[in-house]
Parts: sequence; C-alpha cells; structure tokens
Amino acid sequence: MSTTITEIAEMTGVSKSTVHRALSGSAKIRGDIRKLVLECAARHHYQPNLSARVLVGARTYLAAILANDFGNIHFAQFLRGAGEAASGAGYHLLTASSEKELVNLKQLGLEGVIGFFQEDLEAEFDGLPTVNLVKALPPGGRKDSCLNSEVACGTLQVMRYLIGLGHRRIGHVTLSIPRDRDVKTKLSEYRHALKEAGIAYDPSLVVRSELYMEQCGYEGAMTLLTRPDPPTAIFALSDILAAGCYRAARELKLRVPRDISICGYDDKEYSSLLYPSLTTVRTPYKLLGERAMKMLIARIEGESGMDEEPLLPVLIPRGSATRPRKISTNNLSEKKI
Amino acid sequence: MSTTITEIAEMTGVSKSTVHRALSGSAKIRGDIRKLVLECAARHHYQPNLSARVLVGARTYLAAILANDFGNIHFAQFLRGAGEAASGAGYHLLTASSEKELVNLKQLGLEGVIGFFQEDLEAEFDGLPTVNLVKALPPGGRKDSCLNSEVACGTLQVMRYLIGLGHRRIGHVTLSIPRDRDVKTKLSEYRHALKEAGIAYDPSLVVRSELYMEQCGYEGAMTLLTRPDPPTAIFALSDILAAGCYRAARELKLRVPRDISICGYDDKEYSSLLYPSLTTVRTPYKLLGERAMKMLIARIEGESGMDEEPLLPVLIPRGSATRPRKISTNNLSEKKI
DNA sequence: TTGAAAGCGTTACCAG
DNA sequence: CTGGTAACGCTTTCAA
Repeated sequence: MSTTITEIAEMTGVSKSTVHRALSGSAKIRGDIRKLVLECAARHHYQPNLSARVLVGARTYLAAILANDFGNIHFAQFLRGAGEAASGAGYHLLTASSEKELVNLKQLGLEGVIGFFQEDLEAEFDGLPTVNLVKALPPGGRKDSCLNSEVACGTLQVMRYLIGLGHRRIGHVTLSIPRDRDVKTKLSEYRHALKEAGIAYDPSLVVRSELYMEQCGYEGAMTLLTRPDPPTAIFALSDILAAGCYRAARELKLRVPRDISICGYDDKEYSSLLYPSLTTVRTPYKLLGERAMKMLIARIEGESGMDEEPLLPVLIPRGSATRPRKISTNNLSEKKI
Repeated sequence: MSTTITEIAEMTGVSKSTVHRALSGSAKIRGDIRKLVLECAARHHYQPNLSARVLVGARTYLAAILANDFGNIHFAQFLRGAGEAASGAGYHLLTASSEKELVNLKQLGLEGVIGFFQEDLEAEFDGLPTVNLVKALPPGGRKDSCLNSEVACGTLQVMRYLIGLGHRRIGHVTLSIPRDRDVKTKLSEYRHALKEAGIAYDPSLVVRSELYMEQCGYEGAMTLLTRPDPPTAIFALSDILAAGCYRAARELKLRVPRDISICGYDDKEYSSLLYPSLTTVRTPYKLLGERAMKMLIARIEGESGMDEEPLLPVLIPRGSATRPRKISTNNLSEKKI
C-alpha cells in the first residue's frame, strides 16, 4: 500500500533507526543523510502509519463528539466552537453518532469524548476522558454541564425586559415535560421575575401541552388569548412555540406586538424571519463548545479543572415585544419594589 | 490500560493462539477451554485493540463524511440516510471537518470517504475510495453527483405549478453567482418552463443580487413589485430568498398570495412557519445520503457501480401560491401548447 | 486440538 | 552520529 519506513531505509541504504531520526527531526543525524532520507520520503509520499504509532504508545490527538442532533443550528455552533478549540490546540475533532463508533475509535487511539450522555458518567466514557453535557443534571452531579447552566439568567432577562416595558399580566406557554431541566428552570425563573417585580403569580397564566411543538405554542396561546382577561405578553418556552403563538394571534386577528407581545427563547435561524421578527434569547453555543473542548483537553492532559466565569445568554430585542397598550392600574398598584 | 490477549492467555494458562481461537470463534478448540477463555475475557472487559488489528491487515469498516455545513437541515437529513445505510451494512460513519482529519483517519484504517470536494477527484481521496458530491460538476465529470442532479426537475415542477395556476408573468429572484450550478440550472429551467407554456421570456423579470440572502430576496422582490407591470408570481431561488420576498410584499402592503404568489426552493424547517406557509420544493436528502453511502460501500468492496433511478425532488404546495387575481388576456393569447 | 514464532510499522533503547 | 533489537497487540502460519 503506502510507503513504510523500512522501504525508505532500503532505498536510501541506511537503517530504519536513521530514517526515523530524519523523519522525527532528531538533531543527532548528519545533514546530508537527513536530506537524502527526507527527499526520498517526500518523493514516495511517505505518511507514517498511525496504527503502528498508536501501538507503541504514541498519541493521536483525536477527540470525538457524540451527537445525534445534527441539523440543529445550536449544535452546529457548539461544534464549530469545539472544533476551533480543538485544532487550535493541535487536536482533531470527529463526530460520531453512536456509542459503538466511540468504542471503535477508542480502540484506534481516540483520546477523549464530548457527549450528551443521559447517565452521570464519572468523567469518563468507557475509560476515556469525557466532558458530559447532561441535560437533566442529577442532584449532586458534577459541574460539567456548562451547557445548560445559565437558562435561569436568560429567562430572567426576558421577563425583566417585558416587565420593564410595563407588562403585568404575562403568560407562559410551555411544554408538559416536567422532568426537563430547562422547562423547570424557565418556569421557576418566570415566577422569580414576577415576584421580584411584586406581581402576583397567577397559575392560570401558565399553559402546558405536549403536542408537536409549533402546535403546542398555538394551543397554549389560544387558551391564553381567548380568556376574558388575556395577558398582554407571552413568554414562550422556545422560538418554535413562539411561532405557534404567532399563528394563534393571527387567527384571532390580534396584531403582534400591538395587541400582544411575544418573546421566545433560542434565537433560531428563522427567528428574525418571522413577522414580526421575534424577540428572544441567544445562548453563546459557540463559546460553550470552545469551553467544552478546552475542558476536555485539560482533562486529557491531566490538568486541574479550571473554573471559569459562566457564559451568559443574551437578550435579542426585536419587533415582537413592545409596551402594553393599556396598563391596568390595578396591577400597577400591586407593585412593591 | 485495557486487557490484552496476552494477559488473558497468562490468566487462563493457555497460549495466545488458543485465546485467539476462542475469541474469534474458531471451531478447532475444546469446548471447556473456549468457555474458560471467553468468561475470563468478559470478566476483564476485553476489547480487541483495533490498531493492532489494522496493522495486520484487518478491516475497520470505518467510513467518514467530510463536511462543514453542520446545522444545515439538509445535510443532517443526508447524514442520517448515509448513517443508516452504513450501520445497516455493518459500517461506521464518522464526520470529519477537514481533510487533515481524513488523512489522519486513513492512517488509522479509514476505508472510504464521502465528501463535497471541489476538484474532480478520480474516485479517490488520498488513495481512498471516495464518493464525491461535487457542487459544480465539471464538464465530462463522473456521475457521482447524485446529490444536485435533479434541481432541473424540481424547478420545472414549481414553474409548471405556477403556470398551471394561471400565472403568465412570473418573476425569478436569484443570486448573482453565475458559476453556481444550481443557480444556473434554476434559471435555465425557469426559461424552459416558460417556453414550454408558450410564454415569452422577459429578462427584466429576472433579478439578481449578491447581498446577504434574505436581503437579496427583499431587494429582488422590491424591484419586481414596484414596476408598473409587476409579475403575479415570483419563483425565488431558495426559501431564504422567498422570506425576503415576503418582507418586500409586506412593506408594499401586498398580500401573499392574494396579490402576489411566491414559491421557494429547499423546504427548510422554517418554511411552513412563515406566514403564509411557503410553497416550495423538497429534495429527498435522506435517500440521497443512503444512496451515497451505498455507492461508497460498493466502491470499497470493489463492486461494479449500480446505476439507479434518479431520486426526484417533490413540490410541497402550501399557502403562498394561488391563482392570479386577473389574468392578462394578452398573455393568454400567447399560449401555444 | 494446541503452542511457538514471525510479521505488520513504528518507536525506544542500547551498543557501537 | 549510527545500527541492531525489542516491544506494542494482534493474526497467520507452521509444527507438534
């Protein structure tokens, strides 16, 4: 197949060892011999056999990310960040879509894994250094989960923004997956923000369903907007739910944001294409990917874990939220802080 | 690190050869010894070292796809199809994001590559069996390019659909990247469909720009819709351009589809979220991925290339196109076929 | 049915 | 500075 070190040795009439020295840039070799060997290697397109190298304990600088949600723009951003961090540190990042592939790669010299594993892997997958971005962090779990940690902050930003605009009756359209950490966090921060502003929490303004996402947003908004006392703003769990809210508003001949302000969460690629463009929250996935990769590399190289600043999501104000038309003075008087 | 065949040999008191026979399921071994070895291997989580295997010529069944547009829903579909075809045939599919990674993997036993290479690789990348989905197929190039081959068919479908609805003045909003094969194909099929329907081609109804995509659609539609004799329908190069057309229509207080029908091409995830939902064309990327992987496997295993039926894109009629309100009788009389 | 030995391509070690 | 040799983990071949 491809040229080997032994072949080059034969061709140049020196020993394997000498060829190796030339190739590895060792100082202890005569200049002319090095040149001879290097030229021969180049001429024959010599490429070292990594399998053989691995066998004798060489490093591969190969890392992998286990993923199944390709096509997700956020994952793509994460991946880009991770990839750049990897190549910046001389690593190569592959993506695998099953644990089986990972096991295979491990046998080929894979050095570390970034994954979204359900279980709380104790910092390793199959004996490999691992950074685990768990969605549902079990109580007492490790702090790997840099990924979803700041949803609270993002939610607070939206809610404070709406409240700052003058809204007092704010609905929350969400999913009925009580286990999901994000769903839980968003609800609790929704309440937190209300409390902070001295607004009484009205459970009937929180609507849940478990339909297909857009449909869920539609149904939720329908429920809220057909009430005798509809909210003046809706905070949707995600942009796709917000899109469903738009549809409900259109159907009810309500104009966004004149009649109802709507905010989402995610900043998907289409969020600015909706009409009106959607006010939402963007998570710095690229930076998160970068950080995850750096954590992994640190772990691979046995360094102590660094405890960096959290990477905060940022509010993207666009056209879907504005001041409410009429502020109920009742509610205003409730304000305490 | 991990258990080796030699260690198991020592533990069970047999030779490496015997362990190997047990592990590889050879018939020529005593039942009780096989059992003993297998149990010991299981107890110690023995996993064969692939690097060593590769070194002695074993296969890895590892394939990779070279990609950089993660986050693209179409690529994700393609990948899913390819991945399923791979695992169905006992292969593992990885994704790499640079040629360097590919070269690395090759040294580790990678067997084949699916990629979107610019150059017309003669069925191999770095000596590896390759399926190349070229975007701009050079004249006389090979037929690998199952991916983009049927854009003509999709375009014809949209155009025939619009014409069938009664439209005679149809604008085309496109990009000014004349080299791009898809851009070229769509334009020529646009003309083809017009000709087929006996409608004269009016070059001024084709608008190009090279701005940021959505903006390009906006500008293009603006140009068309502010003419004294605007078209009754617009065929946009892609869904993102169509989204820009929507914005222009809204700004001009034109209603889609009542005042102007708009069709796109791609069927992105957001296309049905736009208002009104966008009539567009969907390419069967998953099937294409499946086919690409099958081609690769055939190539790896030295089989003769199969020449299957083309996989045709399909029109997705939704809410953004309808009959024109008034049909100019002038143009109707032009109809020949 | 079993064991011993050679070899895959590389690196590391030790004599020269 | 150079060459020989052992070693990595596995498979294959050849004797026993």
